[in-house]
Formats: sequence, structure tokens, C-alpha cells
Amino acid sequence: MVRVGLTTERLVRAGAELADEVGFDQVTVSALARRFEVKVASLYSHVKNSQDLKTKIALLALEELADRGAAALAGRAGKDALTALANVYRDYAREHPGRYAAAQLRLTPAEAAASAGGRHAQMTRAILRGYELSEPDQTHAVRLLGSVFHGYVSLELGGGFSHSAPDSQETWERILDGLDALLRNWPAQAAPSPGPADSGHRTTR
Amino acid sequence: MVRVGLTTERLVRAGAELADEVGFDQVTVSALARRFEVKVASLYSHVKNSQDLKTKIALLALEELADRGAAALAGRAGKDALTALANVYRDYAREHPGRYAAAQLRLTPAEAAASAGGRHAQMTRAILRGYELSEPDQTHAVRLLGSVFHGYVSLELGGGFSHSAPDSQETWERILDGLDALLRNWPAQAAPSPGPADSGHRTTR
DNA sequence: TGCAGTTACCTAATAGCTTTAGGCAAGTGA
DNA sequence: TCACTTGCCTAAAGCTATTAGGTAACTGCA
Repeated sequence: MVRVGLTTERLVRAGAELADEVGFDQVTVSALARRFEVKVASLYSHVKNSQDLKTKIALLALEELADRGAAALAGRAGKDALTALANVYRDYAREHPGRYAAAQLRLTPAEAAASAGGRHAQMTRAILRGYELSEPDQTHAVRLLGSVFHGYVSLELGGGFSHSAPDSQETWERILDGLDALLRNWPAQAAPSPGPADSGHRTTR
Repeated sequence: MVRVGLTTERLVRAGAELADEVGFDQVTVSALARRFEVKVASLYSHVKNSQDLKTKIALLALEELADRGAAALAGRAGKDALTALANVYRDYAREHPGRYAAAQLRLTPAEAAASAGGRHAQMTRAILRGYELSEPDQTHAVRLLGSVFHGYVSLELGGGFSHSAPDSQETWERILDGLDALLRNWPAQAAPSPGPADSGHRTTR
């Protein structure tokens, strides 16, 4: 019986690599055991179960992404910072599609609190220091940026923008131009007009 | 032996309901068989395999979503149309989270071509008729709107905006205001400035 | 150096999901 | 009523997940 030196750390890293190679949803305890040439049951000393493994990969991805973001933001402000952080997300998703998918895993409140999720929100807020937005608008803008980054990257990853002109890189740049323009000129709260559009929601939760 | 009258149609509908109840990734041939009180193998006469079932649910969701979009857009233009279509996506995702997740399934090119995907792009383009954008910018804007709608809805569905002020409905409205303002004032192509930001990509694909 | 204790990995077993092959009986049409 | 179609079934094999309990390889201490 040869000991290969399994640890939670190594399993999670290998799981992340596996995710990038075959897709996050193909990451399985069995596949990971095969990769280490070890029996499946052996992994259960290092990882509680399949869900636990996936969660740990998600936490790793969020951490890596936050580290890259912090590095990219250092010394930048305004549109320069906006572009840098946006590219961190996009580049990471392209380099590590499986990890990026993992980062989308829904976490329990406790896990979320212990994750790098907070750093991500802070980084986006930091970008907004370069634009003059007062408090509630700043939160709206954080959410808008998060939506655009995540939405664009995941649609692009899903192949939504391939096979059609203009190419995705160009759109990306123009969207960042657009976001920059919008943040510099964020519209004031509109007066509530009881128009015909059914834009309201009954359930507010 | 009682025949319950399985058909592909009924299976797909029931699968969609199941997805909304327990999550799209919990939709399994076995669970569906249980729901019809029928043995698992019986489903394989109506559905090729698990993947096929999921694809058909995705196609159903895309179709339903496109139908709702078309109904919402009828007779509206400009910001009114923008808001209406945006709310279709958000409301659908809240009412049918499983179906919405299904609509995100990655389709093969052949499946995508046969899907309602094209109608979605057309609807977004239709909205832009109310704004004066020339061709390449129109495509950029279509992609931006797609990204924001999808990004916001999926972050919100993942719980990203709960437990924090201001509430999600308010942000949603302010984001739509912002998009409207941006579309009315879409920035012209910036002159290429070789600045210090590493915003370019080597691989263009 | 040798032994005790820890622990890393194993075998075995149960259970669920997927998929295919082949069978029988419930409907359908002549 | 009889042949035919077909809807649902049994059976079986292969994969993943998970737990219980065993054994051999390390670790540290005398």
C-alpha cells in the first residue's frame, strides 16, 4: 500500500484543475480518486462529501479571483480601475472556466460569510471612488457592475457571442466605455410617474 | 398494468415543474418516473436519455420566455419596452427558477438554431429601435442588455442581493433608469489611446 | 532500534441514478 | 376476433456516493 499523501488542500487543488478540464459539474469524488490512483473511500477522510468538495473548490476560486482583483486594482483609479477589474473576471473565466463556474455555486450564509465574497464587493466599491456617487446610488452601481461582469462573462463562456460579428473583444471594450460614461453621468432618481408600463412588482421581498 | 399515458410532451412539462420545485440539477429520469408512478425504464420510450430530457426542458423554457417577451413588447417602445422586457426575464426567473436555470443550459449549435434563442435576440433588437444606435453599436447594446438582464437575475436568484439595503426592487429600477440613460447617450467610439491599462487581449478568437 | 499509537488508505456493502435488452399485455384496426 | 402495434414492465450492468470497519505504513518516544 503506497501512500500518495492526500490532503484536503491537494484534493481541492486537483478538483479545481479537474473542473477546468472537464467542467465543474463533472467534478466527482470518483473522478478525483482516479486522478490520484486511489480508492474512492480514501477521499472521505479529507473531504466530508461531494458537496463539501465542491464548496471548497468554490471558496478557492473566490479567493484566487479576489487576489487577482486586488493586484489589478493597486494603483489604478477611475476607468482604468474599472477596466482592470472587469478584465480580471473575464480573463479568469477564460483561463479557468471550471473554477469560474465553481465560484457561482450557491453558498450557505455561513459559507458565504467566510468566503472572499466580501472582498469582491469591496473592490467594486473601491472602483466607484473614482466616480461621484452618493450612498444608495453606490450600492446600485455595485450591483450593476456585478451583473454586467457576471452576465457578460457567463454568456460569452456559454458561446453566446461567438460566430457573430462584431467580435466579443470589441463589444467588451464598448460596454466598458458605456459603463464608464454611465457612472460619470448617473441619472438622478426619477420622479415617480404613474405611467402605463407595468414596471412595478407587487411582491417586494 | 395500467397505462398512464406518457408522452414526451407530458414528461417535459412535468420535468419543468419538477425543476421549479427542486432545482434543475435535481431533475432526474428517476424522479420523473416516481412522479408518474411508473418504472424508470418506461420513460426511455419517450425521451432519449437524461440529457435529452434536460435539453427539451430548456427549449420549453426558452419558448415560454420568448412568448412572454413578445406579449410584453407589443405596443411598447423606448424605455417602456425596455422595462417590460427586463421584467419578463426577472419575473419568469422568480416564478420559475428551475425553468430559468434550464434556459441557461448550453445547447449544441443545432439545438440552439432550433431554439427560441433567435427570438430573444430579435426582441432585444426591437427595443433598441426606440434609441438611435447605428449598426455595430446596436449589437454591442444587445449584448449589454443581455448581460445585465441575465447577470442581475441570476445574482438575485442566487441570493446575492438579499439581506442588504437598499432592496433589490429599488436597485432594479435604478439600473433600468441607468440603461435607458446610457442608450439615449451611447458614447462614440473612443480614439485608441495606448494608455497604461492592460485592457487588451492577445487571443481574440 | 524497536515498539505503541496514530493515521492513511483499503475492502466490503448499501443505495441511488442511467441505460439497454427483451417480454407481456393493453389498446387499435381490419 | 385476430394480428399488430406499442406502452409499460422485469432484469441486469455500470457508474457515483457514502459508511463501517480493517490493515499496513508512518511517527515518536524509550
